[in-house]
Amino acid sequence: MTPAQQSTRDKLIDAAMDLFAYQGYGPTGLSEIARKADVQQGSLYHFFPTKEELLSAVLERRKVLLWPEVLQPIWDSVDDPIERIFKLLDQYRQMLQMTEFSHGCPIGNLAIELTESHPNSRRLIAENFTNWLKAIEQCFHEASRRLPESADAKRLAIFVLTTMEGAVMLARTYRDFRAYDAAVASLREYIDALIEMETNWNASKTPSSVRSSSSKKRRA
Amino acid sequence: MTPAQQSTRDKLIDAAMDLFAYQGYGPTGLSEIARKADVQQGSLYHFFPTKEELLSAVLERRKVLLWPEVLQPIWDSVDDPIERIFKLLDQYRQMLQMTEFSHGCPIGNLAIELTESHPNSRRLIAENFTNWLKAIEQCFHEASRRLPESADAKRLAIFVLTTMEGAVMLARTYRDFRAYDAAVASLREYIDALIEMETNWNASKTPSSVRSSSSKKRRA
DNA sequence: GTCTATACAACGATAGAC
DNA sequence: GTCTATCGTTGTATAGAC
Repeated sequence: MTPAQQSTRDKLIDAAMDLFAYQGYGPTGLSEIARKADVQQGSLYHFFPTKEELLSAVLERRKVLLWPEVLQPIWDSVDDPIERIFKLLDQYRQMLQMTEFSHGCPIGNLAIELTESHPNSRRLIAENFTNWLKAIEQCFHEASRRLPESADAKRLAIFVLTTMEGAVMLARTYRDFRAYDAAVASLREYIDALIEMETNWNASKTPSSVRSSSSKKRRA
Repeated sequence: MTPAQQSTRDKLIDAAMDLFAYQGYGPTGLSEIARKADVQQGSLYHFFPTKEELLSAVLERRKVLLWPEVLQPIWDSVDDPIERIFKLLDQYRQMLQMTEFSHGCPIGNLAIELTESHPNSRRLIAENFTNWLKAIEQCFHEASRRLPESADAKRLAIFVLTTMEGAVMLARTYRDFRAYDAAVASLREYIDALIEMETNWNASKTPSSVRSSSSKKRRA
C-alpha cells in the first residue's frame, strides 16, 4: 500500500514508528510526527488523545509487523532452524551497517527509555520481546534432535536475545562491529558446543545399550 | 567525605550522576539537579556552561569510580577470577532488586539514549565500557590455565558485557529475574564447558606425550 | 475529520546585581 | 562564586471554526 493510499491514522503511526526508533520517544515532538506524516497537528489529536496512546499504537503495530517484515523473509530464505537464528542476528548487523549505527533495536531502545516512566508501554514492549523470543524458541524446538535433551529452548532463546541487544548496544557505542561480531561468535561457539555434545552422545550409543531418557540428562 | 564537605562542583556531579542513571539525561532538568544538590541554579552555569559538559563530568567520574565503588569490593571478597565475574553479575542483579528495577546499568542507559545525538558523550561512554571490559578480560587472563588456549579473553569479556546489558534490559522490562537468571545460567554453562574442555584435555595428556602448543588449538 | 490559533508548563541558557 | 529574575524556545494539549 503506497503512502498516498494510507489512512491518516496509519500515516501517523508509520511516521511515529520511524521517529521513535531513530531518536527515541521523548525527543520526538508531535509536530515533527505530523510534519513527517504530512498531516496537520490538529488531526493527530483526533486519533490519539495523548502522545502515549500513539506510542501504544506504534508498539501494537510492531507486534503485527514482526512476522511479515522481520522473520518471514528470513524464514523463507533459510530452512535450517539454527541458521535462521544467526541469519536474524546478521540482519540486525546489516541494519546497523545500512543506517551507519543510527538505528538500534527499536524495541530495546524504547525498553530502556520507557520501562520506568511509562508502565503501560512497558507491558507492550514486553509483549514484543515475548513474541520475538517465541520465534527463536520455536527454532530451538525444531532443532531439538541436534541438541542435548538438557538444552532448554526457552532459556536459549533468551540468551540469543540478550546477546543481540547487548551486541547492538556495543556496536552503536563503538561505531564498529568488533564487539558485535565477538558476541555473535561466542554465541555460535556455545551452540556449536551443544550440538557437538549431542553428536558425540549419539555416536557413543550402541543399539544394544539403549538408556532410559532420564539417564540421558547428563548435563542438567 | 560527607556531602557538607563536598565542593559545590562535586555536589552537582553527584546529583546529576544519580538523576541521569535513574531517569535519563534528557528528562532530567537542570533545576532538578540544582535542587537535589542543594545548589542555586545560577551556580550550575558557573561550573558547567552547558548541560552536556555536566554530563561529561559525570561520565568522567564514573570512569574513576568503577574500580573503588564497583570492582574493588568484589575483588576483595572473591579471589577466584571466574567467580569474580559472576559475583559482579550478581551485583547488578542485587542492584535491580534493591531499586525494584528502577535502576539499570547507568552506562548502558546513556549509551542507548545518547550515542546518536551526542557524539562527544558517546566517546566517554565507550571509554567506560572499555574499562569494564578490561577488568573482565583480566579475570579471564588470570584463569587462562583453566581455559582452552583457543579461548580469547577479550572476546569472552565482550560476551559477559553483552549478556549483562541484555539481561538487565529484559529484567527491567519484565520486572522479574527469569530472563536475567536464564541468561546468566547460559553464560555460566558456556564458561563451564570451556573449563571442562581444558580439564579433559589436560587429563588426556601423559607426561610422555607432550604436544606442541600449536597443536593444542584444537577448537579455534 | 480537518485546520488554525493558542493556552500553559518546562526547558536550557543568560544577564547582571552582589 | 552566588543568587534572582527572566529571555526565548519548545513541548503537549486544547478550543473552536469549518
